Amino acid sequence: MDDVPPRQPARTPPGRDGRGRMAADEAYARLRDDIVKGRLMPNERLVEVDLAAALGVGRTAVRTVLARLEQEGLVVHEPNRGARVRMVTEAEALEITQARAALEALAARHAALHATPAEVAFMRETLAQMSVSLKAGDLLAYSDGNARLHAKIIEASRHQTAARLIAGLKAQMVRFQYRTVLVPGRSARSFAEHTRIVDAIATADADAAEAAMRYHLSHVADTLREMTSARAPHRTPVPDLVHF
Amino acid sequence: MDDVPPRQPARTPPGRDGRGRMAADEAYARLRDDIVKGRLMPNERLVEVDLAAALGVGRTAVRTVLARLEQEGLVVHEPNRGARVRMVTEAEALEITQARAALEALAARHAALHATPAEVAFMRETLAQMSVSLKAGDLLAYSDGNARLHAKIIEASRHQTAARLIAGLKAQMVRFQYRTVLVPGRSARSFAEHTRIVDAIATADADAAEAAMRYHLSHVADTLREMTSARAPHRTPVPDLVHF
DNA sequence: GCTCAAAAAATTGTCGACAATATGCTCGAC
DNA sequence: GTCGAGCATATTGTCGACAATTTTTTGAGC
Repeated sequence: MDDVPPRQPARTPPGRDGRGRMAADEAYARLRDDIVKGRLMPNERLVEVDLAAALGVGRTAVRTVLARLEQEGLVVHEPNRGARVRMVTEAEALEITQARAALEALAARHAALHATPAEVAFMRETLAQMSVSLKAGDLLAYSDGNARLHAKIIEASRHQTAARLIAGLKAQMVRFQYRTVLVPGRSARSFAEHTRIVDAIATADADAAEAAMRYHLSHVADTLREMTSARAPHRTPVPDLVHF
Repeated sequence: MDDVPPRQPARTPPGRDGRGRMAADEAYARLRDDIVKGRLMPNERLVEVDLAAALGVGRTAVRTVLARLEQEGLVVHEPNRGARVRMVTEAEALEITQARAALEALAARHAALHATPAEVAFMRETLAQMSVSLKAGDLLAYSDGNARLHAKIIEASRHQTAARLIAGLKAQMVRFQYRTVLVPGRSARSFAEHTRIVDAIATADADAAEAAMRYHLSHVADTLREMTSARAPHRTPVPDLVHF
C-alpha cells in the first residue's frame, strides 16, 4: 500500500508558471482535474507534503486547495487525519442526480424566458446533429450532443445560481457514469423528449419547458434507480456515459 | 473609513479553547456567524491580520477559513486584493430563492416517501401552533413555526444532498429577508398551502406533496419578485422575515 | 493648483520550521 | 501465540518571517 511512484519531480519549476498566474490557483485546477478526471481514486489519501511536491507548491497552498475542494464536496477531511478523495456511494449518486434534475428543470423554465434566437438556433442545430448520430448508432456522439444541448440550455437560462449549483453537482458525478444509453429504446425516447424541451423554449413557453425537462429527467432518474437497485452487489463492469 | 474599533484583545487565550477543538474550526464558525448574522456588512473588507487578531488565531488559519467561506459563497476574494463579505444583489437573492424552491419541492416529494409517523405528528403539531399564532396576529411566532415546519420536511426527506444545498443557499440569504408576511392576506393563504403540503406528506402522496410545495413556493417567489421590482431605488426601510 | 511619477505603506502570497496528534511497530507479559 | 503498553514514525495544525503585489502618500514639474 506504499508503492507510490517515487514522487514526480515537481512538474513546474518552483518559481512560477507561464505567466503571473498564482501558484495556488494553478494547483487547485490541477488537483481538481486529477480528481474529476479520475486520476486519483476514491478514498485515496491526499498527503499534503506529497501533493506539494507533485504540484510544485508549498504545503500551505496545498492546504488551501484542499479546503476549497472539501467545501466543494470533492474531498473529505477528518481532523488530524488528513484528506481523502470523497467516495460517492450509489445512493448519493442518485441523490445528486435528483437534485441536478430539479435545478435543470428550473434552468429550462428560465431558458424559455431568456433564450436568444441565436441560442435557440444552436439548440435546433445540436438536435439535428443528435438525430444524425442516433440514426448512425453512434451513441458516443449522441451523448456529446446531449451534453452540449443541456449546457446551452443552462447558459440560455441566465440563471447564475442554478448554473453554479449544477456545475458543482456535475463535478461530483463524473466518476459515476451509467450507461443509460444502452437501455433498449431509451435513446429514441430521449431524443423525442429533448425535442419537446427545445420546442417549448423556442416558443417561450416557460411552464411547458419546465414540465418537459422534468418529464425527461424523471425518466433518467428512474432508469438510474432501476440500474442501481437491479444490479447485484458486484460492481459495474464498465462505468460509462450518463445520458441526460 | 479606518475607524475600526481598536481590535478586540483576542477573545480566546492564544492556546486553545474549551476542549481539544481546533482553532481553525472555531474561527470558521465564529466568522461565518459574524457574516450570516450581519455583524459584518456586505462589501466590508476582511483583512487577514485583523481577523487573526480578533479571532485569536494565526493568519494561516484565517486564510483557510476565508477559502472555505469563499467556496461557500459568503465572501468574494480577488487575487492580491483580499477578501470581502459578498454583496448579494436583489437579483441574486431572487435567483437563490428560486433555486431553493426547486430543491425544497424535491425535498417535499421525498418527505412524502420517507416521513415517519412521529415526523408527521410533529408537522401537524407545528401547523396547529402556526394556526394559533396566525389568529393571534403574532407574525413573528408564525414565521418561527414556518421555519420549523420547513426544516422538519427537509429532515424527513432523508435527502442529504438537497439538505446540504438548501442550507448553503439559506446562509447566503440571511441578510436578505423580505416581509412577505406583511403582504395583505398572504399569511392566511400561506397557512392553507402549508396544510395541503402536510396532508400530502401524511398520505405519502409524493406527486401531491411536490406539487403543493411547488405551488406554495411559486407564490413566495412571485411575492418576492413583485416586492423587488415594485420598490423604488431607495432601500427597504426594515429588512424583515422571509416567509416561506 | 493639478498631474503624474516614484517612494512608502499596507496587504496578500508563499514558504519552511516547530508543535500536536494520530498511526504503526517493537517488545515484554501472560 | 496473543494482547497491550510504550516508543518511533508519519502526518497534520499552527505560526512567524520573507517576498510579491497593490494601494496610498509624497513631491517635483508644469
